[in-house]
Amino acid sequence: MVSSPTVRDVAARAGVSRQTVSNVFNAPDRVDPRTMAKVLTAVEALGYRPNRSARSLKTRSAELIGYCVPSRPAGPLMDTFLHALCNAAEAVNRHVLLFTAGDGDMSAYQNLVAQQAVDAFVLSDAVDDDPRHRWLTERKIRYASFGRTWPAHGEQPAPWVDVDGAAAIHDIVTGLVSLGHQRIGFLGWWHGIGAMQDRLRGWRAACAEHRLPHGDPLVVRAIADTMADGRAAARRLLNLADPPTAMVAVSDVLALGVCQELAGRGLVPGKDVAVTGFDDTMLASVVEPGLTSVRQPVERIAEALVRSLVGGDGHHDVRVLLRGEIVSRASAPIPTPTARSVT
Amino acid sequence: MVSSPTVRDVAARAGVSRQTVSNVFNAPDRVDPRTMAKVLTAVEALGYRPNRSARSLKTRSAELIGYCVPSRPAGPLMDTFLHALCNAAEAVNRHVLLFTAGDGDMSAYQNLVAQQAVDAFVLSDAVDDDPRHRWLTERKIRYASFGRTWPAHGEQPAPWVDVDGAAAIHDIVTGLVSLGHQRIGFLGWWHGIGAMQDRLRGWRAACAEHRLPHGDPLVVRAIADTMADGRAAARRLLNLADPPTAMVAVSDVLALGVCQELAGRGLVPGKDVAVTGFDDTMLASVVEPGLTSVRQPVERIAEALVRSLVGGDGHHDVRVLLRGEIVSRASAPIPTPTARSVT
DNA sequence: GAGGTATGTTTGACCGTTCAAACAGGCCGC
DNA sequence: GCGGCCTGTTTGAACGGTCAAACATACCTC
Repeated sequence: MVSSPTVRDVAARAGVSRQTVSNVFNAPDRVDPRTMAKVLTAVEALGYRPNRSARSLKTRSAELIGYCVPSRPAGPLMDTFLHALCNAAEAVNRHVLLFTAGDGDMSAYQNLVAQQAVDAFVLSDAVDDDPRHRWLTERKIRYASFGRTWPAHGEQPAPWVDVDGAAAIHDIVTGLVSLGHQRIGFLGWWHGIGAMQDRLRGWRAACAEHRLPHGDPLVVRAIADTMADGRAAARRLLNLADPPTAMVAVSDVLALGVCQELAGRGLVPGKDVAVTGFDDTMLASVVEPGLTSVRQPVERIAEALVRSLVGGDGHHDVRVLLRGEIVSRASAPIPTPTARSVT
Repeated sequence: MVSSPTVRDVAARAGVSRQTVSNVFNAPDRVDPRTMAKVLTAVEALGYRPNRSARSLKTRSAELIGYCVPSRPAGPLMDTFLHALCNAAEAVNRHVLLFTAGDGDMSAYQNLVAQQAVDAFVLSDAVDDDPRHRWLTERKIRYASFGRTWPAHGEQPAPWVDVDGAAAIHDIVTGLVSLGHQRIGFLGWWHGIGAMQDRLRGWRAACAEHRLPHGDPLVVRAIADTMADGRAAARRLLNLADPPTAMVAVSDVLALGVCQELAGRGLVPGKDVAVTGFDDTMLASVVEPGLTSVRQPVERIAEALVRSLVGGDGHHDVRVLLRGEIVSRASAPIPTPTARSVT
């Protein structure tokens, strides 16, 4: 691996000064077209690329965005999100730096900032009253979060990008109504991760709007996000005196549990009882007969996150709510209301 | 965000010179214990951390390892692998830089090297006669690969770490035999990704060893890695004149297809017909009644990869074969031969 | 033709660290 | 008491860029 050419090598070859070469990359409008051409051919010939460390040192920006890879559950859409995040970052000449951190331990964040190894962070899997948000905000460190943090008390300064779960579930309910359903159950989780509350709100609003029942017996909560708990929850709904004909689950895994319980009773999802999930994970496309779910627009999310981070330090206070896309499959063949997305 | 302290600030506070502070971090044995103590308290008081760009610039090493996040399928164990990779990297004071690249397009790799943004690459999802390996080898760029590349002709210089698929499948077959199975089918993919051939080899060897049939009719191949194709393949096996009582699938998804076909015929996996998968994805634990699968030891893999990259540029030619761990579940309750792992 | 402005290009200094070489002093042997 | 060696510590000089200001030209205006 021979040593790479430097800005001086290029300058010498093109018969200009160092700075002009630098300008070609950083202020192309300030350089004469003919000079530009000369420099570019020299760049091409030598295969020159500005040294990243040197540039970072002088400009005091690492051009890296830190992302802490979640340790435990690792939501199933993480890999597609990471891909989207990389793409978005590269579109603005940045890269993603991965790191790990113990639960609630911010020292890794601290180190990266102190070393000036990253310019900003992207968070995901925000939980209620997320301590990371507070920590970063207090220190005025740049970040953006995929997912709102739902504060315990009082509004919190929080730059976030999120999917409008309430609206997505609202649309699903409306779709189910158009299929003729009159009793629609909701399967949530026990402890209100904010996202769940949000989706529940969508269900309530839509049911109310269509004058459908939306009282307690139609809402069941799973302890954990597992098929077994989903199945148990479905059992409770199906055992009601007047059981629902459709079930809206807060995750694909829960929905799969529902399908299992239906199969156990000789019922067919989408025919006898409609079922929907959330996140459009591999599970949704893989299961028979295909599970209607909500796809999060990861590309747009990633773009919005990155955009909010690179914007010349103006508005630290971005709030972007995007619309999820309903992926209709046989488990609930609802008409898709041409998914739009709102910025 | 106030400007971070530099080596000079620490030096001034501790009453020593810049270089001594530097030595505390880079050559602790060359500094007097009492001086060391003074410097460390100053470091502590100021929260000093060496600036990464400056260090990289001088030492000509970015301390970053590049990993190209796969665009299309994104194998289901990628997220756990990434986590393990980060951990392993951080253990030696390195970090992982993520990037994307079009299929077969090496320009992203080229840029990162030219910019000196990374010191080395980690590859995954190696395919037969992988072009990335050749490209990197030709340019003497450091890398290590998760997964062997199976050369088209002739041995290839390839630093890899891999799981011994042949041995894992061999163990599974032996376990099935101990459960009394005498006819064991194999579900592979059509085009021999090397890993598949490897596993098939394990099946053949084990069957031969136990004097079981291992001829063509017992081997079926799916076009794609989908449940539908798995189901179709299972159908072919079950329709044989003398159908197998156990089926070894090359992936969890295919195995799930098998389960589906069994359910369709009123058969119970693990009771009427044994089924096993590979990779121990979420699918395996989520499906009823639980799918026996092979867990890849991602932590060890990641450690081995990183270790091979940071070793003071000695042996570029690492080959590490690790043993997979059989996770026994109800679909094939085979006795687990206390999973050992070999380095 | 002097002064002002716009356009391109160049020069010196500096970003924060580490390397290489110089330096100071204590201890040894002769 | 002088040269050699060992242990710590310090000083200058990079590493490869970019910023800020100086420097040329040319073009315009009065």
